Amino acid sequence: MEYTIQKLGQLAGVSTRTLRYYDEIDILKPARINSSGYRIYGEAEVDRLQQILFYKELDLPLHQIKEIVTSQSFSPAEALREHREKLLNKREQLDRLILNVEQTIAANEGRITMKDIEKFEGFKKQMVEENEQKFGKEIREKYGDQAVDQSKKKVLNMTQSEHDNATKLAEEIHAILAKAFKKGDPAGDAAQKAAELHKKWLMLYWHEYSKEAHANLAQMYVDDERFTAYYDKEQPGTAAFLRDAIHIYTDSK
Amino acid sequence: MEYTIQKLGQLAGVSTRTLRYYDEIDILKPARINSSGYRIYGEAEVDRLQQILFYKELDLPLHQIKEIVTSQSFSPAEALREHREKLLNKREQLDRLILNVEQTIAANEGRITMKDIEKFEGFKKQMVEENEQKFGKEIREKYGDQAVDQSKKKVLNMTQSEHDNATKLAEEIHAILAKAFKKGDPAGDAAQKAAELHKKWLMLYWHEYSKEAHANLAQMYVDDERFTAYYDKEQPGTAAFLRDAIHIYTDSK
DNA sequence: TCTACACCTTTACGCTGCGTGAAGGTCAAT
DNA sequence: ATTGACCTTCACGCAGCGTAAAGGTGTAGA
Repeated sequence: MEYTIQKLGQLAGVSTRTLRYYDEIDILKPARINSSGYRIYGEAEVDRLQQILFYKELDLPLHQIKEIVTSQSFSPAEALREHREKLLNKREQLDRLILNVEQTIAANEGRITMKDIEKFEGFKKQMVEENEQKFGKEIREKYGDQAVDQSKKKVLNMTQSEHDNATKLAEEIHAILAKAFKKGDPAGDAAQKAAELHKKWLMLYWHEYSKEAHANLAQMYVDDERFTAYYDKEQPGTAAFLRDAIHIYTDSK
Repeated sequence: MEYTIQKLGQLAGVSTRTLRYYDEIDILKPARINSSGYRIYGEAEVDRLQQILFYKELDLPLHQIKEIVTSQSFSPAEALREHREKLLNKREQLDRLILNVEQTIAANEGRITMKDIEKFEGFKKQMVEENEQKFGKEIREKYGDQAVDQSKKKVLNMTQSEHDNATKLAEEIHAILAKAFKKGDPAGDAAQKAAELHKKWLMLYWHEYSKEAHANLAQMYVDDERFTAYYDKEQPGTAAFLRDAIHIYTDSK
């Protein structure tokens, strides 16, 4: 059986360019050249190509494959063992690299957290806005439709059910927090339960949780008037109370 | 502080060629070009180069690094996470590759062993020949110079000292084996010592030792007349005795 | 016989990230 | 004025092909 370059290529699953290249670098020469200059391959060449592809699958460089398939005295086992060493080194290096990248990602958490806080800010605005809507349309009047739409856009990465969960959790927190506030002890069971639920709620927005970020956010609840306004709406001092509860929670864990 | 291209290169540990290349691909342009056409870099460029080298250490391709350092809106964390995925995939692939190579090595053990047996055969022939030379020149007369030279060629991959070691070991085996044979117990201490030394000797020729191959070789000592002749030279039955000792040795280990 | 179309050929640039000259200008010191 | 250490812009080379471009060949149908 004889093959033209394309037939052989289809048989072995390689491009004609590859076969011409193998011819060029003297790794696989056609059995003969016909009168029109066409490359004609025979059975022996098919076998040899199989061999080449086999070693190629093991990722050996072509010059090594060449030595193996051209010189019968060359030991393929030797070459493979050497190759194995190289691969093992490569893997070690790769492992170090992965560790490095992961550490870098972790170190950048601060920035990531900031980004997520921004996202959170958008969500918070929307909540405030929704709340305000219940009591009137001051927000829309104050900031215009654009601001409302913008804040909405920022939360649209959530699915509907995620959003529902978040809303339910937020209501639960609100209820427990109100009770705890009446008792007055931020270290008490109710307040700590509120802090824990708050963490749960937070993790719906943050991919990674850290005590520090949680504590910082709690402080933000007091510093940022929009937050304070939201939490203190029914009972003034609730924002500060929540902050204290969260700080106790994060310190105790 | 301003830097010429070489100063910056030394500062950061990269070649001037690299810096020119970074200029060319718009990843790090000099702060200005002086009247003679020299590239002059400033502090900002030093910082940027640090950044570039940092990401380069994480093995990110330059076009990605470019996006990170040129567009401030581009998220490095995002890029790193993607990069991490790629690296993990790469490692998986590498693991499969290593497994593949190892399996190939293992599967080829038969061939390797065969090849090494051939090599060993060559050595054996030479030893036989040397022995014969001591007692006459029959071999040379029987097979001609060509055969002798050919068998010599096969052993020439060994260094001189390796060869010396092998010869000494072979003599030792011979001595112990003779003693053990007189005692008559292939399971006895002396015979087992001979088997162990034989393994040692073998490992000078085989890169990988396996009990099966060792046991097979022992059988060959009985089946192949040239071997039998060599071992039985002084005391007939020694080849079979050695085989028994080796079989006991390989079975007990 | 003409024409279309699939197949073949060689030549050569492109990709990555520079290393390594070559040919020639500049700067500071001797 | 000369030397030597800088600097500049080309431009080839590396691996392993992908991808045209420009042109010859083989076969089938009208």
